[in-house]
Amino acid sequence: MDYKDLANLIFPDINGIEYYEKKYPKRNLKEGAIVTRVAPSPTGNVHIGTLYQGFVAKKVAKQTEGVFFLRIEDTDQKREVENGINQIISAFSNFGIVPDEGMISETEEKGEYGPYKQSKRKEIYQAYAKYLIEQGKAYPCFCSAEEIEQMRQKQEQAKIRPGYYGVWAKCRKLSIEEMSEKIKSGEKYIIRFKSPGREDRKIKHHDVIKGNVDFPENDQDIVIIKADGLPTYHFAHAVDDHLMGTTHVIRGDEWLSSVPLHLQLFHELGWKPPKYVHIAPIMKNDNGNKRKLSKRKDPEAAVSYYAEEGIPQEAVKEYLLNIANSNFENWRRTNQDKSIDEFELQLNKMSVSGALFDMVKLLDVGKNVISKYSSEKVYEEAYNWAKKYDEELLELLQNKEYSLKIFSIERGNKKPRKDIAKWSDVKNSIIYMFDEKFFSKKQDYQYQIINNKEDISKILNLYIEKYYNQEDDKQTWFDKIKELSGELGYAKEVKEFKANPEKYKAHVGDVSTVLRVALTARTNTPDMYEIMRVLGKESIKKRFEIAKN
RNA sequence: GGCCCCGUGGUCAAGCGGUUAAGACAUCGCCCUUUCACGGCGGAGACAUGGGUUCGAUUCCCGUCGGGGUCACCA
Repeated sequence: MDYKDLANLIFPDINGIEYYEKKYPKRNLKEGAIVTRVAPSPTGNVHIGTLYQGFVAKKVAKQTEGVFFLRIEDTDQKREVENGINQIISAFSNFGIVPDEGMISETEEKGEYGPYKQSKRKEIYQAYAKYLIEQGKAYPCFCSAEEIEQMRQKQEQAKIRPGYYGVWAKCRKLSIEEMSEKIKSGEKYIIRFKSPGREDRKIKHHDVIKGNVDFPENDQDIVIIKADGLPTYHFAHAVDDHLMGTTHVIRGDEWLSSVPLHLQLFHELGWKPPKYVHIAPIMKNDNGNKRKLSKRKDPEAAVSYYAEEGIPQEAVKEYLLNIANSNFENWRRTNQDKSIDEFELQLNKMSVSGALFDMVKLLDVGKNVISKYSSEKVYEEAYNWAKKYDEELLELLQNKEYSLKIFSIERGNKKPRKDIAKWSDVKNSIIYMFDEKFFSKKQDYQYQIINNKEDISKILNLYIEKYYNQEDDKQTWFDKIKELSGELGYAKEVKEFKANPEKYKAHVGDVSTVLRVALTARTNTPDMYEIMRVLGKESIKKRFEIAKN
């Protein structure tokens, strides 16, 4: 009996690897084209880090006219979540990240290198496992979970490196006959890789981001096929990325330490390994300590959070790009109106250590992004957001024409307002402009310098009866407020007032404040001239009436 | 604990042996101004630490300290 017989005994009905090698030929791409992928597990709410990786992966593929695909890593059925694949797909597509190949729904996919769902690739992995067994490079292991656990405890007590290797790799030493005996008698087993590595030897590795990293060789006989017949991550990675023609494996740097294993797997399988691009995770400050953004503890770790808050996907992408390549900010400043697609991302310029997530900065990016939008675009985005997350806002936005007027206030000029950072800010910034909302609630008028009822009434009455004219241009409009101020004994110029404070009760600015507060019940608003024009005389009049009481 | 990675202002970060150590966000002050925002100007604020190497180290080497990752039939 030899290895070949053993392989046949374990995997009797499995194809030879030639079949797959032929089925998935090398990709025909232009020189330098990069093939990347994002390979999440369908375990529920998508993590911002996964989005980050996918975004980077898609961008570099696109930059080189390569391919970006989505592979679903569902080899751990225990962790699987219903509708997990759809969640991933929509999380990406909400950010405009659409794969060239891969899963496009829970069950459908596109592309020539599939299946793109690992649970559907079982026979493929088994074919390669069989191949390794034939070569004497893998073997069945009959150790039970309990035995392995006991072994680990022994190792820990003896303070030696834990794991299944060297003298501890019991089943490795079984003869082929012993193995087949056990199999035939129905003993349970899994398949382990027979590592040719030695811990006292070093390997050199060049990571695209981390640079040169030396490791001890891997000497662990890791599991490649689990009891359920599905592969472990390591084995699936090697098989899939080889067959799918991935040139650059972009993944979180928690994988860095398994590079020796992966390289070894590629080597023993006779394949050229891909380039590895280990991205530092996005971190969070937790009581002075850094830790990875956690889905359980940090709402902002979930991609869905950004949609809920109404942070524009463009802002999130720009922020991420900022973390990825810090020269993006400079590029953005000199290329104000260009699409981020035109920015060339360089993998080797990515930071080696994890950045702390900075919501303040993200929101600042959001402000800038939104400030460049037209009022139509603001309306449309706010409307779409409100449809899902804010009924009251949606109700306001039903009046499109009027909403558009509000959004046009101080927008479209060279110095646009920047007071909306996310769509959830919109309601508060416009609600007082709607009569039905404004009048339906008792407003709290915080008058400032001029705060006596009589003075206020005088100002409001005189203004609406004598001065206000909807047709006035801005200069005339303001000149009239000055005149009104003069008429009632207030200084017409602030400077004048400051020079002779004893001569006046207050100044034109204070008068304006009275108008502003009466009009909006706020002390801070956008340009009052524009507000009045949008509101119209009737509304102004009514607002004044209420404000007087 | 072993192995690996990292350490420039509060945060993100330029920097590749000689720099007044960029820039952005945040912060403070001033200006603009009828409020706020915008914008403009300015301020404060950093090379973790100890040894080397060198004429010269933020940059190179070693130690220390600090942070992170990893050591599964999870990915």
